[in-house]
Amino acid sequence: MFRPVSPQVNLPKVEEQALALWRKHDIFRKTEETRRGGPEFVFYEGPPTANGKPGVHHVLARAFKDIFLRYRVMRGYHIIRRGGWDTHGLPVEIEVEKKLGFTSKRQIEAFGVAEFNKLCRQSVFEYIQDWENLTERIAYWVDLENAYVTYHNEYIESVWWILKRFWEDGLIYRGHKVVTYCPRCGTPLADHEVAQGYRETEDPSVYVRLPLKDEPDTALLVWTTTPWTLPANVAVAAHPDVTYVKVRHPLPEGEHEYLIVAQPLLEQVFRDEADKIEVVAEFPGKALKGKRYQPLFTFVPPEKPAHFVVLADFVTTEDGTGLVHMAPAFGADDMEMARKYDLPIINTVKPDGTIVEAVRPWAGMFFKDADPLIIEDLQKRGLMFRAETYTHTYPFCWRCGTPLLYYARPTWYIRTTAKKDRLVALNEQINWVPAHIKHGRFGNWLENNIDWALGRERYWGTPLPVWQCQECGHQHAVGSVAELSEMAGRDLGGLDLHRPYVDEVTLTCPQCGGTMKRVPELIDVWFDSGAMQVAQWHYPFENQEILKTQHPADYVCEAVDQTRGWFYSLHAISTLLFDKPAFKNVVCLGLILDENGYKMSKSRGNIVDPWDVINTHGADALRWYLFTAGPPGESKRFSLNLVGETVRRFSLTLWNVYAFFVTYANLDGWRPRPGEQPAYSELDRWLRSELHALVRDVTAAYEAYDALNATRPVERFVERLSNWYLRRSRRRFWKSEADEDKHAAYSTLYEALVTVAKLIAPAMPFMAEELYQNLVRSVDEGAAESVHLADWPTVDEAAIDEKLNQEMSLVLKLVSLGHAARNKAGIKVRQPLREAAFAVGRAGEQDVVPRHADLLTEELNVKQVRVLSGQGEAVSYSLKPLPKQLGQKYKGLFPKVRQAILALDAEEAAAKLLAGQPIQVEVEGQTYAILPDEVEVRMEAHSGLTVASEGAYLAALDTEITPELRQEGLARDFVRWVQDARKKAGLELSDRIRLFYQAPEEVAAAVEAFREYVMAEVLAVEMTAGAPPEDAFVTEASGGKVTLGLLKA
RNA sequence: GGGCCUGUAGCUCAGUCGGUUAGAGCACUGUGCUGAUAACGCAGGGGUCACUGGUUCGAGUCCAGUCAGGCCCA
Repeated sequence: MFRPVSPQVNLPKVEEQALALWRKHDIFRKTEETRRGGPEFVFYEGPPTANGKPGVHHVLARAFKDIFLRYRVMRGYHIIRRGGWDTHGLPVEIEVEKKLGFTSKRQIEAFGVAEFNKLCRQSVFEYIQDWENLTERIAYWVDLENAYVTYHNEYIESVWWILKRFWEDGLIYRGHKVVTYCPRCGTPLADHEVAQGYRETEDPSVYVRLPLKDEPDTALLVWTTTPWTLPANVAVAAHPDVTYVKVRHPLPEGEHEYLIVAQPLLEQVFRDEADKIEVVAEFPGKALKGKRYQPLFTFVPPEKPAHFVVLADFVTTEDGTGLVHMAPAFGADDMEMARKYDLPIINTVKPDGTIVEAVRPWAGMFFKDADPLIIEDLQKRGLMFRAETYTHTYPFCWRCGTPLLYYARPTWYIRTTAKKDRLVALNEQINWVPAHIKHGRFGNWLENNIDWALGRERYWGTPLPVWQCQECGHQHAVGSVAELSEMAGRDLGGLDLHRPYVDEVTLTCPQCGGTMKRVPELIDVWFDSGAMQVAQWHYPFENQEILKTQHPADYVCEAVDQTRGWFYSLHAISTLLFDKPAFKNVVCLGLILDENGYKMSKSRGNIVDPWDVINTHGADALRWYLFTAGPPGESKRFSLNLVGETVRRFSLTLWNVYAFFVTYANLDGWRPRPGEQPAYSELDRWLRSELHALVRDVTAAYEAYDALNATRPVERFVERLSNWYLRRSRRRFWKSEADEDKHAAYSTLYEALVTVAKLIAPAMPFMAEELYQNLVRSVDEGAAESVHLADWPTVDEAAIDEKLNQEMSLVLKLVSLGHAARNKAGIKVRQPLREAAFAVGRAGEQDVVPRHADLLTEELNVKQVRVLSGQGEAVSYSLKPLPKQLGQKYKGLFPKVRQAILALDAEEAAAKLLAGQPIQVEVEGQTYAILPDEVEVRMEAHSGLTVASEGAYLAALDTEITPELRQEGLARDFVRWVQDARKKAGLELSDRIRLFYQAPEEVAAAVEAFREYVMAEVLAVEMTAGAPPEDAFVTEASGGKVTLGLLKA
């Protein structure tokens, strides 16, 4: 016996049962153990930061990781699925700062770095329970017990080892660069961090006069969106080759002034005043070089010559005035100019974002808050030409939302540019899904590689292991705890490698014997996560053997926003360290959008709780939806309803086929008979052909990391299994004798269900387990304990019959036309008809009708089917030249060939073509033979016939209902009423009955005429015309005209 | 401003090497069927294949440009 299955199902409950089974039998651990010795498949888990609850987008990534790993296990691969946690960095610090109510680094230092970091360490695991619960519930199998943790000393030590290698290769340097800097967090941000924070924002847009020293009443007009940088101005840049003009601009009260701007921007600058101005001079930008102007502010006196015009190619005439204000402390281009022209660097903003003391009126203000006051000041002094606002995108801190500052600071870099060629070359070895990322987003990023800004001036992170001598300035990178101990002259094995403890370790300078102290910086957290490929194994201090088999990864998968995050940090570190790619295959997932098409993110607060979906529809449906919703790389909108559709369309369809099978197999006491070749019917052969073609295609999709084509075709198959195979096979299961045909039907359906269970196991692990346990384990003690420990199904190539598959699609089309014709005629399917005749447009397809006559007659409830013969039938013919075949053959001649074919006598040509013979056409004096498969023959019914047609296909019904047919129809109606009554009476499927009926004369006559048929259909051992006995279940049918009485026999 | 992606029915998506009548599911309406089904069959309404131009005998498909959206970078 199979465990009985109800068609009514609570899928989340079924899933809980599977979870319990996995837990009880430790199935996950066994997926690793039982495959030991198999080929190795290497997977890297991109460590999430567990500083918030996981959302649907996390489920997406975890589902896509899991699906290919489960598939590989079933293929016999051994996989170490080690989890990992990203635990360092600003995200963690900011959570703690929020709790403590801190807003600046000074508060952290006053609070104490040791205590602060202790809180950071604790907060990292605050949400870990949520992650673990969700991970288990969505069936993402990953080893969280032995997960790597980026804050562990061993992990940090490995990171140090990498950094020392880079140091020794001369890849780490301290440079002065204008960085994107968060004044609130007090640290520069890496480019990939900056990238996450671009927002549309409104800024001032000001046009300012800079009066020339040597030309009275004349001023340079500059444009800026950052008035706060004006006190740091040291020069103005003009493009050497752009044409500039000096214009006379009228002022109120009859006065006027002269302004200099770029000629192409003239109208844009003066707008409605354009007709009032007068160009008095025109000259190239070069001519402006060296012209001195009066500084706007004099708070900070420059220590070098300043306030004159310089020339630069980066000046554009897209917007502004063509004259660019230069503040080297606050812009990369500006800093470049400062170097070139030896300009002074005036820094008017402190690292905490406040204005320096020297700028007295606004000292201590947050830099951006000074904008309106500076504008006001310039207006009062008549230096403001125009002040308005301007909407553009500007970077904000991705964590705290503070506007970022372009700010000149010393910091540490990794010279990735030195290995740019290798970064690009090794990318060629990586298989990207979707493919365009390889040379698109990722490839372009590598081509335009800039050095990796490594340093972070923060507290909770991996310390940069560089010590500097206080005496001679010598720098040394430490690559292990042992080295640290040795240089410190004491055993530091128990030292917490975090700040502040590591900062307290002083070393002896190998050059001068002086005292060395660690530099204050931490490293970028992206370096932490990118280092997991070696640091998760505490390599090279341990596990040197393991690393040989665990690098590079066969597969990684994250959302597309990781292209410049984790994917890059993995790739860059592996390239610099091993000159090898870090991963061979990578799936980049699109973003999950909310119902309104917005990105789901914590900062937006529009995260859909995955638990809602799981509790309503189950994790399988959620997973299946994510796999089938569209190409993985594209963003998808997400809602509860879309997942619900998956349940109705696929899960329940499959479930009901399963429930049907179990119900009837139990009634018949059926068991699979392994090794025996059943007497398959044509329909069985077709289903097996489709099934094995499915196995073939799905397998290929899994091999190609194509989740979409690993899942969607299964839906299509199950749909056909349910709505064609089962529908047409039902009677085979119902019939009472247990013959070979019945066995073949069971065998076929069983094979289909078991195979589907395995095919969906990677994607829908719970449903697959339920089917497998009940269908396989219950009858085969020796079978693998779980579907996830079972072997992947093999393709029986011999079972695949592509011709049969095509024929069956044609049968389905003809059936559909037959139903349509019935619909037109208004004759219900239960009423048998004498004949259906079909037209098929191509010679080769004609024999489909006789070959599948059984299916067609049963489905359409007709006594016979045939092909329309043509001559003498009530149809006319037309020819449709097929452009695909003829166009490719005749190219430019096609239109004329087409005309020639259409000009032929259709009757005559059709007869030849349907007989498989070519026809001749003449075009431009040449004769061409047109082959039968180059023309479609269409038949149209003359009026009066009940037909339905589509393209070359047509179904015609003989709608005459003879008395015999009518009687048979009534008998079938009667059967239907009795079945309904059985159901109402609450009888079991297999219960035999004694049947009593009272019906009008015509019905009674039909029932008696088909007495044997009726009794067999309704499982009646006795059928009596007359009043039912007292104790019978009595009901009425046919609007009260028929009374039925049932007694369980 | 640059790079990448997307634009097909009310919604979610297919659409092969370019082939002349562009499909499916959901939703809606009608109708039929049902002792597996939360179903299913059939029919109907619903399309400027974002737009413009080009290549071609033929363009949803290829090319160029434009527009809109998304992501990434300036």
